[in-house]
Amino acid sequence: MAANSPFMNMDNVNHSSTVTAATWPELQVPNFKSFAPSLPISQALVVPSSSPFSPTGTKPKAFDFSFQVLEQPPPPPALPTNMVSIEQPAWDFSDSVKQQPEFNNSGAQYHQTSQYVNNRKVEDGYNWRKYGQKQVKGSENPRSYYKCTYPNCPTKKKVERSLDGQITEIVYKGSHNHPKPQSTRGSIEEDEFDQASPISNTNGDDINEMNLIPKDGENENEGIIGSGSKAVKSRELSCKQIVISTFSMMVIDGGNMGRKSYYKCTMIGCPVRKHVERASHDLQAVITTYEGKHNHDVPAARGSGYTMNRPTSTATANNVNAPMAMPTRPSAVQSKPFNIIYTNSGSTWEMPQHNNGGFGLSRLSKPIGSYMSQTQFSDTVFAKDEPRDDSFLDGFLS
DNA sequence: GAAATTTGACCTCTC
DNA sequence: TGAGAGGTCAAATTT
Ligand SMILES: [Zn+2]
Repeated sequence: MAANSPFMNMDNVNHSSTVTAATWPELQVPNFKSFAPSLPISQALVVPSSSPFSPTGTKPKAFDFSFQVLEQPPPPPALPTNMVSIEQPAWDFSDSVKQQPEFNNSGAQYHQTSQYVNNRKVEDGYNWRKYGQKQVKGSENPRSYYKCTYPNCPTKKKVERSLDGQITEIVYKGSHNHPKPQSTRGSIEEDEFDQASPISNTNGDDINEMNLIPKDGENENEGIIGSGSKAVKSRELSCKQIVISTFSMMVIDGGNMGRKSYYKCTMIGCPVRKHVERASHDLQAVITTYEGKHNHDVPAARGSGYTMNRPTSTATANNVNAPMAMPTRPSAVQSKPFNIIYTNSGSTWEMPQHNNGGFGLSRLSKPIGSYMSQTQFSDTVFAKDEPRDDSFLDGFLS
């Protein structure tokens, strides 16, 4: 079909965003019509930010990586723009990482908290048309596929909803090649979303209009990180480009923010790093950004990983087929995670929504570091990054 | 009647 | 090479 090509191309042209959503308890996600579920932001869902699990297939792998907080380097300087795209140096995520599920650390990942304002769902401002639905293995949640209805716009998104209709994950793929359509619904959606979404810069410009186009069209944009029973991604990213969305400015506004915790995988030679900060739009939410990709296998659980948090019997209802993929899926608990991962070609942006509940993470009372140590959904050990992380980051941002 | 959704079939990719 | 899974198509159905 003709319609096919344009969408196929988008992989190389646009960025794809993956949003691992959480479920919104009371906000029944309506059946999307023209407007697919955008990025609702529920407030309180605390979830392991990126819990890349790969329940799929014959080898379910839980690969969340735990981190260890050591110190807190000063946050990188705010940038004039929200995003910066740069060539990625040379993380080698080749074969050694193959077994690792789809956790694409490549590139920057952004976590965003979805939010509801006054119980109203926050839309992303675009119109979507559903073109398919599939039952994903390892998850009882059906996945719906949406395309942007704008002519020739290659943007798509996948939405997974739990049985009770709550969105558990949203994955954006591609970027819009047009401005947001005029809203006729009179909702607060777009505006709200703009504010909350890292996809928009301070000028209100759509992220899509920014320089997110990869320099080489070879990159597959997918990289996804599921927050729930499902895992993530499926194809290795050859990311040669990293797109960094700097929330620095927004973070600064946050009052007691401005503090980020930097972590790096303690596995020798592993380039993966991540930094955690509070979301600007939701001080209670935590934004975790991963950089790099683990080049090693998931170390043996330390006894506090998923297994421990894994809900038993009932909670498991969600993942009958994916035992390993049970990062204590929030759905099993009360609140569910809502991770938003924007993946550009060659880069993945993960935006997990952290809320209270679930992992017992206290958004308010616990510093980011605590969040990490408490969650421990990963088996990979991370140590707080050293000071030079700043330069590391600066490198990206400059 | 038009547009959107549903849903089974088909295609592609990975293991 | 074949099986399984994810993604997409497109006819049928619904709104
Ligand atoms: Zn679009």
